Amino acid sequence: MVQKDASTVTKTRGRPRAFNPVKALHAMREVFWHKGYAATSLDDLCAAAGMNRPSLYNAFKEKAEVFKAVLDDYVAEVKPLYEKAFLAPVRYKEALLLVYETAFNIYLVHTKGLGCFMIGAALTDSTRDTDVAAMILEQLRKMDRGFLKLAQAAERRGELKPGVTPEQAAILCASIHNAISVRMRAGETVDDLRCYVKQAVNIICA
Amino acid sequence: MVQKDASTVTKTRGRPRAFNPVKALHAMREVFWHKGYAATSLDDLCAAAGMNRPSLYNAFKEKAEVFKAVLDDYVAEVKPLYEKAFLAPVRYKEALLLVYETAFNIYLVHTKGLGCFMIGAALTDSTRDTDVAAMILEQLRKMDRGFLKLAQAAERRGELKPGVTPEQAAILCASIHNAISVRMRAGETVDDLRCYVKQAVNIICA
DNA sequence: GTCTTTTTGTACCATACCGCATAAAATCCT
DNA sequence: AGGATTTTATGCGGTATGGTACAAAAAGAC
Repeated sequence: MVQKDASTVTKTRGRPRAFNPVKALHAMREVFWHKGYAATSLDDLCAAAGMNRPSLYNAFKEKAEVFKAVLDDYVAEVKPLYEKAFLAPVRYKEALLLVYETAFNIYLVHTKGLGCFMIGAALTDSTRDTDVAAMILEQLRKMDRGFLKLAQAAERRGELKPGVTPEQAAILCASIHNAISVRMRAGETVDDLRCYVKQAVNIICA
Repeated sequence: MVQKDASTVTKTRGRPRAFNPVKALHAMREVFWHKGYAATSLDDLCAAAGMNRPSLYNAFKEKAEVFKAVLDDYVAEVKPLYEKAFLAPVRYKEALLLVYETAFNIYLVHTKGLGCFMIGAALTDSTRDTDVAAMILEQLRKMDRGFLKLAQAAERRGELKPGVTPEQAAILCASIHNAISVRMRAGETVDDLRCYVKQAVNIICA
């Protein structure tokens, strides 16, 4: 399904696919991101991906599977971006601002702030599909752990405000991350959110 | 539209309504809350409200209007609950925990955690209807102001941790509030979220 | 009682949508 | 070249959906 990799292509037998699986997933992601799962029809997806329904049914088997594939693809694309920010060799404060700037970049889709794909488009449907709920929760936990490790490193370097534990700092950071996603989709501007972030960061580091 | 009040009923002329407008709104709210706007059909709404489509079209004129009415009703119902918590004559820390406990109570629909109606069900559709986006943003701002006033009062009473400004405290509180809504819908348990909240609160008050 | 007003209930329409059946097209294998 | 295999393209069919028309019903006004 969806063909593993373009580089390790194993001389398939039948007619070659006319669409690029990666491009198709990205195009469908945008539709889901804008309209949400339920409001997106298969025709919307086909039009965006530049393929027709039988092809879509051949690659994925149903709408729910497309959505999960899109979600997986989103996570796979976003993960290294966050990791890069988390592992940047800068001070705690700068690292945090870098993480949030990464988020802003991801959340801006064609200059329109749509927030995190999971929170803006998938969260509503977590009640319909337990897989979706599990995927969201897993990613939230991963971000939580990322923020925690960052805070622990900061504590070792003495960059945490006295009286603030790494656990507390991590919770604050993760909450801010959730909040900016919500607010960006609701229409808050990036500039306003940057101020928001700066204020919050100042609580936990000097 | 939707008849002002059952108590101030002004002897209407035609055939009386067979449904209770308030009960209907609440029933429809739950459907929207569970399934989201797009996944909810007019038949779903009619079934929940115990009315048929022409009656629904008579009361509201279209699906989008029903949703806005439900959103208004939700806000109207929730507002005094939060206000009560915000105005409770207790210390800052207890007041905050009270606000979050209020949120937990609201977010639990039939023992199922659905999070805030606006974030869980309406946020996705803020891209479809600018009115919805505006309503969400307005409510977010109101909560922000509530948290800010609470923090300012706490500062005057010396209940804020030294070095933390009321603005910073308010941002943290509001973010936590957003985050628990997201996480509750994603499946996090209330118990886990209570710990989450406690940790966060300890950052800004002793 | 009769008229007016408003809601109700049934039925209907046009459209959108999902899913698939079928045949043609494009490639590989021998 | 011929057969095998997989994808593409067109299009069909059943259903769900949003929205409405129309007549009957239930109340007040006179």
